[in-house]
Amino acid sequence: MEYTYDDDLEELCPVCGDKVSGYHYGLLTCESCKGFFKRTVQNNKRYTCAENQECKIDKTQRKRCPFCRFQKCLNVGMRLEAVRADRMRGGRNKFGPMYKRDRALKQQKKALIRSSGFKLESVAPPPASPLQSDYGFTGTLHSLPTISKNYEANLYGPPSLGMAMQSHLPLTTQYQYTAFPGRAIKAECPDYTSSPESLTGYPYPDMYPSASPQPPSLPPLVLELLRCDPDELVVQNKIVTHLQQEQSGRARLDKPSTFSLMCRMADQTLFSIVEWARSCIFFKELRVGDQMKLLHNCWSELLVLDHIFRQVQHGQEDSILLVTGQEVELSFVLSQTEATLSGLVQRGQELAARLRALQLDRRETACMKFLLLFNPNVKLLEDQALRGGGAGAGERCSAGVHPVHLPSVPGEVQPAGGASGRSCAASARRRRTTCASCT
DNA sequence: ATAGCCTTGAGG
DNA sequence: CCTCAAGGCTAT
Repeated sequence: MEYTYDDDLEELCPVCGDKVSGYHYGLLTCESCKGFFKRTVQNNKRYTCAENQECKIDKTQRKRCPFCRFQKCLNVGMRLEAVRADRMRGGRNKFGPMYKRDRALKQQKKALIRSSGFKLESVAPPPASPLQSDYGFTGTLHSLPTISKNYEANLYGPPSLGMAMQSHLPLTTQYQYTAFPGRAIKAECPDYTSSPESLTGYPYPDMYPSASPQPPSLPPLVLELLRCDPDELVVQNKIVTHLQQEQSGRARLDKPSTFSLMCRMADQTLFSIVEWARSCIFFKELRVGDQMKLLHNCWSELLVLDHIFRQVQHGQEDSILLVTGQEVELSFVLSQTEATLSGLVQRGQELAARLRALQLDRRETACMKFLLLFNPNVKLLEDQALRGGGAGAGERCSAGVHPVHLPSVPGEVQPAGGASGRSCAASARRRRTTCASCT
């Protein structure tokens, strides 16, 4: 078992697991992957994979398949636009503030863990060094046997199972997403929501035909949905913090059962879902009564989707990633639960595996959440104007480029170039909402 | 081609 | 000034 108590530079490269040498092209990576990414982009290299385009990339094998290595670079969030087209040296780029925020966030997390993480355990003081930390105690009856390498994943007890030293893509890359709301969702969709100039004027429009075809532009509504979608790490932080505070408010020996812990996690996840809904386009314009009705109808489905999508991102079929960042072995979960729940958990894993095979991504999940929220089967909504009729759908803002869609009418999906020329201000007044792109 | 080390230079 | 992420250089 290996623990990295992340002092910034002790972190591992999300691409190959080598030692990180600093921020490069959007995130902390090692020197070699930095160089590799630079060479690839600068020299417009095209690679092919001799296998199945799913080669494992680690420190020892990273040279074997440049195709998969570059794919992974893009997947973890390395930014093409950080490679300078003019090759100017030195100075700073637009990512500077983002790196700073990320450092601050990491620092904050560390402080948080130091200040409260260890209070949960009466036995272990903060370790002097990673390898000296004592995780040998086993007195925590209710600890989850997590297998995450993340420090904060051990809030409620020591990990007791071996861990796979695979790169932990969702966790190690999420942090940058706050700064890049339109992060690399799929390799072929590097940045949908950043400023248009980051897409245009950049000399790599048709670089990677097999791996990264130029994407069609996303409808404004989808962009808006992505914008509303909370950053996973922020949610994770919030929930972890809450659970820690809750726990530190209890008697030292009063440890919650695993089941009760999971329930509290679900509670907090639900809070974050409600928070998301309340900030969601259209939804936030609704009367509270209608909001309640819609949420009442879909909260459990949203919880399930949240869980499933996390597993899709997690990418491990034999373990489950919790909202807190903890990774729990599937076998443990199944051994601890009775048949019905075990069955549900397994069904969830199967579904996640299928969606993974379909390469379900964040955009699609954001759309699904939205569709679940605005279930047209919810009856007796008060606000019929926002409930929508077919006629006004697809109106455009005055710029003529932002179709405004309402989600609640089945079969209403409009092509991006709708015919109506009504201004978004007018439609906004009528609907008591605004054009997503104009806001 | 790779990867470790070097140089550069805007911004703090 | 210093920092540190860019690009450059070069032995392997």
